[in-house]
Amino acid sequence: MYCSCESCHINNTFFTLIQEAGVDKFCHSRSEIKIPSGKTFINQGDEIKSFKYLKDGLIKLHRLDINGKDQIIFFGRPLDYISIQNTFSEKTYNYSVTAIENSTVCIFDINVMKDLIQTNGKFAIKMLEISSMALNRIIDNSLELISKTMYGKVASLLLFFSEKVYLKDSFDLPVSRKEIAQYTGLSIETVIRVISEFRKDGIIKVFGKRIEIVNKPGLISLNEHN
Amino acid sequence: MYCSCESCHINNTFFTLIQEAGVDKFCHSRSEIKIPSGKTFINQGDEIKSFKYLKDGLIKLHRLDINGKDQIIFFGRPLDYISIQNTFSEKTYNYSVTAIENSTVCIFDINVMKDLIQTNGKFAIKMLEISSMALNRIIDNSLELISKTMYGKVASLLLFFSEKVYLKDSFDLPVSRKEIAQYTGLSIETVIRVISEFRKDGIIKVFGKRIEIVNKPGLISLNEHN
DNA sequence: CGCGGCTTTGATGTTCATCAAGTAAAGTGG
DNA sequence: CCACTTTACTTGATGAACATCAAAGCCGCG
Repeated sequence: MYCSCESCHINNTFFTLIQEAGVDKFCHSRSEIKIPSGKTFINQGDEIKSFKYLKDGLIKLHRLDINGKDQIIFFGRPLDYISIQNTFSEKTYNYSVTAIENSTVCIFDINVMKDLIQTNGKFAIKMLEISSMALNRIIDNSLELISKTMYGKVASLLLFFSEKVYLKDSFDLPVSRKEIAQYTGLSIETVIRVISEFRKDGIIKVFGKRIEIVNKPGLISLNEHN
Repeated sequence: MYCSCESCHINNTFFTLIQEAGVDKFCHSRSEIKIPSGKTFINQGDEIKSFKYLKDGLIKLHRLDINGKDQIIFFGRPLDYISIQNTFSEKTYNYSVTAIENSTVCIFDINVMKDLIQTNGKFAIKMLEISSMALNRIIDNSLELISKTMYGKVASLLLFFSEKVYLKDSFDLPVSRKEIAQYTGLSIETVIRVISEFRKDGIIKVFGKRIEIVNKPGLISLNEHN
């Protein structure tokens, strides 16, 4: 199996910290899979056997709540460490992961990973940094969603896709109205009405899945003050 | 400075993983402070110079949002690692920490801590476990607060104090109605009305700060289905 | 073609925030 | 110690934010 790590844009994070012998072992335990959009590749309850990160694409982490309703925890972009949440504290996943765009996932043997953390101090610190950042992001999301109105919640997610995922003002929304509802905690109808209001107010243009942000300052203002 | 680590109930977590030479260095960098209830001992924006954990007492992590409103992130119990969130990813705290009961905080030099992580593999894994658990807890809280009605939110917090903090059905509420509002995202008046309804419905008894859970199954049911 | 899922809109009712006003409790200065 | 201010708590009235129910159009798919 050829190790194509050099071509991976996550090089900086991982491989600058691993020296000769380590790289061999690490690369040998590595594999890569393509996940088509819509496919759930980790199921809530699955045993954790590997450490995964998203090389390319877009995913959602989601979970069934006590009443059987599916809730979206967050959307993962490239460089997000899909497994970080409980790779080190649980034996099974307590959430599912589904691709919402065609994605590429890198997979490492969990024991090789743990071994590396134990023997490479800098690598261990790096992993803690990554874990801390994930925690910060969840906290930000959580406080944001609890304090905002429906306008702020939807504005926030549109800005996330525009500024953090596609880096454009015009993009195809990778999620359904239902998924926006599952993420924001709003009802589907409310999400539709908000999007519709944004459209009527000239904040955005909508053509099915296609979103074009026309008045970005307006959207940012809605995000910050609603 | 005498190292009284043996008497600390967190021994298991930390010191079983550190061998001779390490303990000396670690203990030498350790200190302990008493924090009176109500005192803010970490301010949003402060430089992170040490690693702290709560030995005894009760604290709240909180943050000012963009509009100047104080939001409570979570309540920390003994053994919670106050600093975990961003000790390893940020230079300054992005939240404040305030004691809501008389508390004892253990303080370690951050560099000694990082050194220990780099040189002691098992310790590094342990820290990652702790970080993962913190992340899981925040995710649980977040999903809970976004999907519940006012009844479920307040019920959930009452049960937290009863089952996770005081281990009794009768206890003095360590937070004001305002703080419950800041944590749940509800208005103060709504919090009061919910507590008042619980009282009228015979779920709890209220004498000022004193709460007595009378109908626990009822409260649990409210927590799960509202 | 017809079925199921996604989307949209309207009508209606519930959940919740805001405003106003008042009481209790707790600190502050004389 | 008492008057004084401030802060916490409480209740009611009102309106805004949001969910739910119902109905209909759209679209992909077997």
